[in-house]
Amino acid sequence: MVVFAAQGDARRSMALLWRGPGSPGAHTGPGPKPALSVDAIVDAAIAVADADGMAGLSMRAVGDRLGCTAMALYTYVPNKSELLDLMYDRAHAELPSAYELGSGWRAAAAGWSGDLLAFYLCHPWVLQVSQARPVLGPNEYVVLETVVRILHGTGLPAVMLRRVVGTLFSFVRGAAQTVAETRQAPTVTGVSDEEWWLARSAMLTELAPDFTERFPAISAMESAGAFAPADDAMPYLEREARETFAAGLTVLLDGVEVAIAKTAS
Amino acid sequence: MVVFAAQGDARRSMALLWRGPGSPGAHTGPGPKPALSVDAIVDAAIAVADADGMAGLSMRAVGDRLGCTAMALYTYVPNKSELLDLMYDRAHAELPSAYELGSGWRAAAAGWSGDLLAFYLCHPWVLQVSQARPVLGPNEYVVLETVVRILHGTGLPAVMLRRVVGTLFSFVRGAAQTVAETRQAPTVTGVSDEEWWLARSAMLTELAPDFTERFPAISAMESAGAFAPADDAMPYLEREARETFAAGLTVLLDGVEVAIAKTAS
DNA sequence: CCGATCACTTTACACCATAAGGAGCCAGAC
DNA sequence: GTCTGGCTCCTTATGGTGTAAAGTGATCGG
Repeated sequence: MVVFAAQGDARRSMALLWRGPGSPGAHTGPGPKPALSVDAIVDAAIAVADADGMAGLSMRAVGDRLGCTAMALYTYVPNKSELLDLMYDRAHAELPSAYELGSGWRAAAAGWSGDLLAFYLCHPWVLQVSQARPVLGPNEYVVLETVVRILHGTGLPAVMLRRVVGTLFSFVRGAAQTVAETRQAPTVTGVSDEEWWLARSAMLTELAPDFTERFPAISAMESAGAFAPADDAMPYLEREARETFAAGLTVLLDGVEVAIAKTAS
Repeated sequence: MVVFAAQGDARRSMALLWRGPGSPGAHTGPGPKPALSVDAIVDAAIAVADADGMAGLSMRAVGDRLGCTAMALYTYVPNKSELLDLMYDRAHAELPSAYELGSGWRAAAAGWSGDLLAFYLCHPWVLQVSQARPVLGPNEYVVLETVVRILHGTGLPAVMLRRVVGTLFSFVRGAAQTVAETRQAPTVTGVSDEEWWLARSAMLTELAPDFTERFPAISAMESAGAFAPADDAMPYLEREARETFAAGLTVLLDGVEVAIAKTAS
């Protein structure tokens, strides 16, 4: 019975996430005392992922950081995927959960979105964890509770509120991904992204001399100054992505206001 | 000189993408005639990725599909990362590039967004290709050209137009990711996501009996009917994600209209 | 017809997750 | 106090990955 087995797995993983019975370091039985703990492993794994990214997160690397072998971890965590779930939830505990609603929902929503973006940029690996199971652990519920509370006073009907929340998440995640990958690229290739960008442009005009005819709208936008070069310390692509985030958030929240107005009428 | 080496690599990869000199099957020299081609390899790789996802995309798998070893591919493609870039660009050729603007920019933008969503759902692996380098190949430029042309008539200033485009991409990508991962999860675990959802809910009330007190806003939203159960054939999570996309797109485009109105005044 | 040059193969290496089995420790049973 | 069974942690092994290195054989220019 595959279903029962899967449900059994689901039970254990939920117990791990919510620290239900069977997971903490009770350990009354025989055998050597555990030298590790799920918490320690999750912390170490987050440290590894923060430092070396998702690509550097291997069971060996986590074990090395804790002074044990990779296999020792499997006593505490059933497999790497479960460990990822635990990391995902634990990381979300960093997010603020209280927002001042005195200045209105919009300021709070903007603040929350900005904090979420910052969080994703602080732990970019979070963006690579599957989002299929929307919410699983207690800290993820806290995040959801926080944003729902912010939007609760808008008077939006429940279904619409849920969709607005989903849209906000989609947008922030998308923007964060762009910034995060923008940041990652130069370190990988060893070329600053300004150089990279310039080199690409030069090659483009060489490889596609008919660029202006083939892509008139892009060319028009370009000559209208849409792609102004960097003028400060921040890398070009990152600044672009950040401004897109700020402008996009304004657009999105304007749209939410329209939805609220529609509801009221 | 790392920089020059990297630029050399960049040159070759751009040449591959834009089919510049040096890449096609000219082959005038000695040696056996090439049995494969870059195009054939890219096609095979896309077929593998469509069928088995990014996880199933290995050089060996692509080689098997073409009746050769994995190493044979390295004669045509420098490495897997380049192959991914080529796949990414080639796939984007499927997207429509002409939209009727007679009914206004909004209808066209909604149609384009829907087509982009459908494209991502048809090739979910595209979402896992790094987005750091925003546009590289000719087909990606066609996609950009298409959406810029749609929004060109709105009168938005160039910089704002670029940001709106970025926001649209962020949003559609985020929504597509949710739907795609939602689809993927049940096949992996072997449990339908409705069962899965129900099992989780049951366990939640068991593991967190104080749920209502800890998460009042979520509970209120829930009891207000935000999480209505599935009533048709479509899986619950997927339907939810699709409705979030539709509603979010409306909100977003409402926000764009506000931005246009601000520009006009 | 010969030898340089290419496509392609085999082999090898380092890494990955994790299954399997073994070594040592230690609370409780006697 | 000794035994024992359960526990943690280790070593080893398996089948996967990308790709470097070297070998094989076909093909063309000379």
